[in-house]
Amino acid sequence: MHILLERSGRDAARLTWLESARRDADAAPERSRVVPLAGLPGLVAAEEAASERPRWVWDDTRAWYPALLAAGVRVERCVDLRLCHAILRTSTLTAATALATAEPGPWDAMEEPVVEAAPRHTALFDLDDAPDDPASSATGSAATVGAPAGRDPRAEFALQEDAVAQSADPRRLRLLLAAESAGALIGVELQHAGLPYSAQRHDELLTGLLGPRPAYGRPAVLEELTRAIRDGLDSPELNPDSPPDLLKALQRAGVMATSTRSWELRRIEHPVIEPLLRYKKLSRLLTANGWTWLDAWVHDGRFRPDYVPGGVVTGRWATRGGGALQLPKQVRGAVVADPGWKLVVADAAQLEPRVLTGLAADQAMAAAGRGKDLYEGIVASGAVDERAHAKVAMLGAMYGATTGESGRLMPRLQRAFPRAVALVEEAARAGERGEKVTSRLGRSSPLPGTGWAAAQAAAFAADSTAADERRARSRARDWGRFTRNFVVQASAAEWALCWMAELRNRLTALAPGAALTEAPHLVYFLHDEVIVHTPADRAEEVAAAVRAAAEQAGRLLFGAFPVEFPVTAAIVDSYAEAK
DNA sequence: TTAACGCGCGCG
DNA sequence: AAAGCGCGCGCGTTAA
Repeated sequence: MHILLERSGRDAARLTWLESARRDADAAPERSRVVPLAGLPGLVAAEEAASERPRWVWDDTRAWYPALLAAGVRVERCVDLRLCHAILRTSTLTAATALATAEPGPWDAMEEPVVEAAPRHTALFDLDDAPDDPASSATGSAATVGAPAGRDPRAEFALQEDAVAQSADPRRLRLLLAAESAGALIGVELQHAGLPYSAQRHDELLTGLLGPRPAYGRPAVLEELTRAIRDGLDSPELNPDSPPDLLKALQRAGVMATSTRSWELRRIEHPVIEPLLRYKKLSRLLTANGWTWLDAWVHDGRFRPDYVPGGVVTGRWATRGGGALQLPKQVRGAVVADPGWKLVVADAAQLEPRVLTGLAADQAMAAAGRGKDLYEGIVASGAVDERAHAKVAMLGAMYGATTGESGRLMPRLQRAFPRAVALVEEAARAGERGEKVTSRLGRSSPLPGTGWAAAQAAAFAADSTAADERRARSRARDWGRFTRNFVVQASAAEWALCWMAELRNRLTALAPGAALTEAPHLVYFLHDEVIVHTPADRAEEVAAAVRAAAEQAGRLLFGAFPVEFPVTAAIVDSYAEAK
């Protein structure tokens, strides 16, 4: 059963019970009901308590779900029309459908509304964003909440259902849309719950490394290092934060660096290098995750980043503000479970090469990854002679490395695993021709921009120069590396979505009816890694659920093909304790 | 004064 | 060792 949820005027919502996706002219009229927004959570909760939970159809999970969660109401399933539209619009599997061939419309231009972190999200629904409020649509900021003129969710849902039904592979697309929508729910739930985070530990950590928080200026340790750098380079005024100035000072002192990148400086022998590298490391910590970051992002013992599901072309998530996907290893000791609770930190081992194994149905590579570390398995197969080589060769194959050690190892990898290598090579060739490539479940890459096509055209023109042709070839190869990686990264993102959605269901089943944050719940997601916050006595069950969900995700994507997806699941008090 | 851009580095 | 994919962010610099 689907229930469509849309705004009705300024402070009400309309629920429509959908008997079928299509709306036939001769069918009975659909039952619908208008309720004030204030009464919506109660109504949704009542539907969720029914024996058959509905699938809520709405324009945008980020516009509806935060307020429901704030009112203590969880939703099991939904259709996020905005996210699903984006997939169906560009997928090669739906290319011939009405949805994909239509002129660009209001569903193509939607931006994600900004979701305020839960504790400060006081209003149940943001009335200022009501569709008939001309002021809000004029600003263009968060005016996409609700259903602005031109966006008809009922019609869009029918169009999407048609597109899936007429697609080249309805089963896979249906799975992808369900997973994407589940991801949208999870993203909001992650922000609602927040990552357990000790501001005190973070402060202690900073103080230990940088010195006490200064009222203004650099902390003591950075101040000392600045002095050491200035002395070492005989440049008393130097600002070490200015790369051009730093580079000039280095060269004046006889250090022949061509940039100020750490990895380049590391190879140079000079007394100033050691304090300089230490300065860079600590300065990065201060600016990215220092006290300012702590004040802005950690409240009431929780770090609540704004997750953006589907925020990356490949289907990976992005975050907005807080840099949640770049939480440095340095500060992970501040991620600590509540008293009596544990963190289950789970990580899918060598996810991308295993996904490639499934995509290519490469039996040899599946065998290499069975029951052990995939890279060790590649060594055991005799293709290369040490783990580091196996890893660098695999990464090179998936990223398109041509030079260096990785490039040199490619032929050996190709001999041992011809199917896997052929799959990424074919994806690269397609990109070089300017074609789309498509993930396991049906997400397709964008087409290259107009500049790309212009460059190719210039190379084929009658009066083309050698430079034109070089440029075109280079652009073509660049795009080929993107599409090569796209098939793997996008499919891995799908695996991760399925894993998380399965895990979410299993966690809910561990404590039926419990409020989100009173039972085991997801608190963090990082591409191939999740953290569950759980009462200590349920931690073993959670770890088992994490593993079972991974197995299930593998079956959902690759059916009976015997590629394994082992996950490590560490039960710890602090994130830093996990590997 | 603000906006756009490049650099450098954190994560996968 | 530092190439080959995808990001976000803060800073300094430069253009407008």
